[in-house]
Amino acid sequence: MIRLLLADDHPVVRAGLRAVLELEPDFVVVAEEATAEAAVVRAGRGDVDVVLMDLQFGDRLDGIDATQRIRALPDPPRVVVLTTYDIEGDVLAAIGAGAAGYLLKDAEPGEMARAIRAGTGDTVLAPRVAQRLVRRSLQPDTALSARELEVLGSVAEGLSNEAIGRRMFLSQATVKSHLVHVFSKLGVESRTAAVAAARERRLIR
Amino acid sequence: MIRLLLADDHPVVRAGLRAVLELEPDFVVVAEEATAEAAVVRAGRGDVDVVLMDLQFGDRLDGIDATQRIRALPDPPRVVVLTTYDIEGDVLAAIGAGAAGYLLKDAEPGEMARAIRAGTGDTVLAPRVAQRLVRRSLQPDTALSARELEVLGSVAEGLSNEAIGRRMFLSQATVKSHLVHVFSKLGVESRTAAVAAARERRLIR
DNA sequence: TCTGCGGTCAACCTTTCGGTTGATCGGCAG
DNA sequence: CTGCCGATCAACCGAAAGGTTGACCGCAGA
Repeated sequence: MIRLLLADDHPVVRAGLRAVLELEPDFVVVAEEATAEAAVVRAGRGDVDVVLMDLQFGDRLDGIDATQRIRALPDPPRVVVLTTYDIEGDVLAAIGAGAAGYLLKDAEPGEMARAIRAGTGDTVLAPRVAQRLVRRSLQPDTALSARELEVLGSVAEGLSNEAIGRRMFLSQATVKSHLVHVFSKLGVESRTAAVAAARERRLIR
Repeated sequence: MIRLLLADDHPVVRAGLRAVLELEPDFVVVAEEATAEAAVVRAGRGDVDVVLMDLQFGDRLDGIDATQRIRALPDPPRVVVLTTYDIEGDVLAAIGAGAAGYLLKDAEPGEMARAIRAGTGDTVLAPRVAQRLVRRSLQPDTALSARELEVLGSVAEGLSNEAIGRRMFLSQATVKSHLVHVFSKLGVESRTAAVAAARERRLIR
């Protein structure tokens, strides 16, 4: 019998998870929490095997932090992250925080149940998430360097090349140089298009 | 008895909606659909009073279009939009498409039920959504016009002024004119900064 | 009726951005 | 050791974007 804790700020999602997961004979939902803070506390009571953790509570990304704190508990439950978006940065952060799996909310119930059961050893990624990570690691030519991503992030905040240069202690020439590479890798020809493309490819939020 | 159609691409959300709504004695869920297209077809069968319509199917915003097409049916059901974000552009688009209400997924079940029942006359907005709209309408100097929002949306997609002009059948002069007003209202001085500011204020996605 | 405002467009000018070439430097793999 | 690559910067040019002024239309409200 696998004892589950649901951590999500949406009542509808909690009800849906409970409904689909309790169809599995070996699953039992022992608690629901609507905040990351409450989920950490509840997970510490020791009667939970797996926490299903949303990443976004309200408009904050508290799920990563909560995952980290749950994994720091003595004899901690496993944490399976269950979120809407397969943002590359979020996946890496979740794994770094000690998550045992990364599922997407649009998954079929059967797939979810399988991932929750399987997550004893290695990290379990939703097929779509894993596929994207693998595909990108096979295409180093289109992968942005850390520096390029950093510049692009500042562009997405609306900064000018000159302002980015000041922030990063670079000349405008260097900023432009990075951006030209970014444009080429993303197949676009303007900063706004680069931001749109990067967001679509879930390189930035 | 109010007959409901659930249109959402997430199995978990559909199960959750069914679970919380069927607690109401006068509600009955007659169908669930996972695509906007299927929802339009199903709504045409004439045995549905209210469609609960998500805006995002996969990564597309098909919900607006589906709402419009459902409202164009003979003797159409009411459509209540049920989505995760209170993006101002989405709210206006939904109302423009003929939605009878705009609810947020993090709403309490009771509030949802009330809004679904009430939506016979005027449009019903979730309290948080309505509050934001009212607050903004009290500040007419910072409110973007529909046309300005439209242009800004194209900017966020990465289009150039010339491309926006072609798309909207305008001259670049007009596009620039709209953008200058947008910059002034948002307090920024570049298109990328305008996109960033508008996203932060939830004017666009 | 007149006024104001949103929407449309034109002409003009300045600044920024995009694109190219070329160069230096440091680290790392072969 | 040598070559490659990422990061850094400079100078230059054309194109796009930003900013201003001014104009016209239509419509809703004073």
